[in-house]
Amino acid sequence: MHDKLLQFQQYLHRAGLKATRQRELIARAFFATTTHVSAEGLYRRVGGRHPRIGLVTVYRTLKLLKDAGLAHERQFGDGRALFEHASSERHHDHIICTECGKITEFASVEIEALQEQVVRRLGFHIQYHKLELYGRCRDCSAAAGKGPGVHAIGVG
Amino acid sequence: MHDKLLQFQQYLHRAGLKATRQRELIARAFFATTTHVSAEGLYRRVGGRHPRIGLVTVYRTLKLLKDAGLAHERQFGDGRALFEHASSERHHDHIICTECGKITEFASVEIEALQEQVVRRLGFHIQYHKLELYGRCRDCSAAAGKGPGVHAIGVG
DNA sequence: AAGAAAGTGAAAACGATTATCAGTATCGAC
DNA sequence: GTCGATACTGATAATCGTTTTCACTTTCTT
Ligand SMILES: [Mn+2]
Ligand SMILES: [Mn+2]
Ligand SMILES: [Zn+2]
Ligand SMILES: [Zn+2]
Repeated sequence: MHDKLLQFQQYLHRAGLKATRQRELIARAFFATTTHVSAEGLYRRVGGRHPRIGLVTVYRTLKLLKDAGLAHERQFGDGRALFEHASSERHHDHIICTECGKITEFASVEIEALQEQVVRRLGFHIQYHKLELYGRCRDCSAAAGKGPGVHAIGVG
Repeated sequence: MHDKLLQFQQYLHRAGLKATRQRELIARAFFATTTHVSAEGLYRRVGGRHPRIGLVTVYRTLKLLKDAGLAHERQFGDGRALFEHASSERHHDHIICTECGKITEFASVEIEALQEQVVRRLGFHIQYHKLELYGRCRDCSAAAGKGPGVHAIGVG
């Protein structure tokens, strides 16, 4: 639980940055998430806290968390970034329900291997990739044709 | 060459829309491209033409081209949309050079088949997907360590 | 305690895209 | 061809997520 916060603070120290109350609160809120969260969503989660934390500081802290290697930023289709924990998690890709917005994670070593092959064949030296599948989840498929989906659209 | 323009105009007619000079010029410029082009890039290509065509109209016409099934919109990481021809082209994915921005296309039936498997296993009903590989292209790998890349960053 | 350096948040700036709106072009009916 | 309903255009303003600016505050080392 607290080791990630510690890691973050150690990163700050190493980089000559300061461990402020705001950063701790934001980092705690981030580490407490289990899903993909937007800057705005995280902002709302820390909203009730003591110092009136600004959305700007949430953005800045999320960037620091990325720099520290503790957060990943994802760009799904809808124009806003979503963030998720990075440390100690292995690589995965995502399936997004076009109806309810639900995000499901998966990993396929076979797909990754094939990607490597393709890339090598084309003379590229791969650094990272992004694989997103879009479709209807089981729930939304079942509810198809029965009016708009039952789940919320927003994610975080 | 001209059959795509014809298809577009037929679409406009079918949809009760009008075939304006601007739309024709923009569509011609679009069909003349061979790469992935941004709205701004297409705007520059039609810029010298007779009616002072506005960027807004380029955006609107690109949307119509999509509706007509003649253009695909791609969202790579950098916040702006790129457009490419759709008609008569089969599905493909992209490798983007992180150094020079060069975009290379590829297709892998094996990868697509595996994606299908994964999705089915998770109870999703797939609609479309996005696979982007990022890395250094051959040229940029060769030039590595010899200062900034030689190619332009911009695409269109 | 004191000062250098970094951090904060309100507000403004940004960049790509979309909406508004008053004036203009298109096109089918005549 | 003319006419008129309807769609279209482009300048401008608005949006939206994110970043910058900047005057003031906090941290942290000595
Ligand atoms: Mn994830
Ligand atoms: Mn392409
Ligand atoms: Zn769903
Ligand atoms: Zn390159």
